[in-house]
Amino acid sequence: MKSLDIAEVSRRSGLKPSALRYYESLGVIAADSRKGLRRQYDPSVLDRLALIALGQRAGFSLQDIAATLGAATGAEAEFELDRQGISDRADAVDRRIRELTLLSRALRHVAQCQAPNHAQCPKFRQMMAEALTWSGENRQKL
Amino acid sequence: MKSLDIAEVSRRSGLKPSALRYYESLGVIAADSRKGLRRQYDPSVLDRLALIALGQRAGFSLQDIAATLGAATGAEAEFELDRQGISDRADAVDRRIRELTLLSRALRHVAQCQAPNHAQCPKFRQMMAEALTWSGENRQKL
DNA sequence: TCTTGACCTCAAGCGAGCTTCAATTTGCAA
DNA sequence: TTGCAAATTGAAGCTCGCTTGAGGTCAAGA
Repeated sequence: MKSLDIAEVSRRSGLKPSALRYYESLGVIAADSRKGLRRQYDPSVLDRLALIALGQRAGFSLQDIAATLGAATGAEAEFELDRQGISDRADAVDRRIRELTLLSRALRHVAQCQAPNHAQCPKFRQMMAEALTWSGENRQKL
Repeated sequence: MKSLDIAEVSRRSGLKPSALRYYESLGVIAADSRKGLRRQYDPSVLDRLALIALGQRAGFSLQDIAATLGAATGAEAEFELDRQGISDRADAVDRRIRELTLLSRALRHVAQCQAPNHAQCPKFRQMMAEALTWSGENRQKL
């Protein structure tokens, strides 16, 4: 089982070494061991990083991710993940999708509507109301 | 034409006065006039603020918004908006929606898959690849 | 007229997610 | 064994979107 040095992990993940160290400081990843001072990573860290990127793109903070991904043991890739938490997150993503769908329609309308003043266009007003009500109600997460 | 003071705009928009002043410093809104030192707003600023909130929820920065919404004149609500820009934004939102859709599916899979190690699950690997390729290609905006 | 409280400005601070810098240590090739 | 490229640490800096605080001004009601 070859371990990877930080440069290799950086190269393969596309993250700068500084970011990897930052992640470690937050407990979202961990080095397997050290060779002298230098971090040695288990290859599984790459999967974990992919999962982290996934979470970030989904709009979750590194703190959130650390929590739902479980402690960074650095050990043999045994993610003990919080399934309930993750599916709650998926629900949040779905809500976000619905919101963005409304927003997209509103934007397209604004781009195309010829009303001299948008504020007056009833169609726009209604979409706006929907979209904003929405984000008001779902201010909690995402 | 009654003009509104900052407290009124704050009350009606839900934004703190400090936020309104901050917006003004970025040129995203403008006060109509001053009564002494105090800002007086045309009621149309509320529509503009709603539009701004819309843009923010869609994921655009205040800079972006200032640009596509046009200069804040403070005048009689004649938004001169960049229609092409806005429809580009809508495209970006749509791409984001497609990405989030993949992410949601990936998250739900992770939450439910019983493979001892996610990294090994082929279904997951594939979704991951899709999702990440995606965000890689669309790193530009949103 | 005086008082008061809302408003003003400018500067600094905050949290997230990193990067950069400076000073130091060290693994590895020659 | 030497020497250097690359790693380490800790602190500070940066962008975004605001908030907070200090110190000052002023419109309006008693």
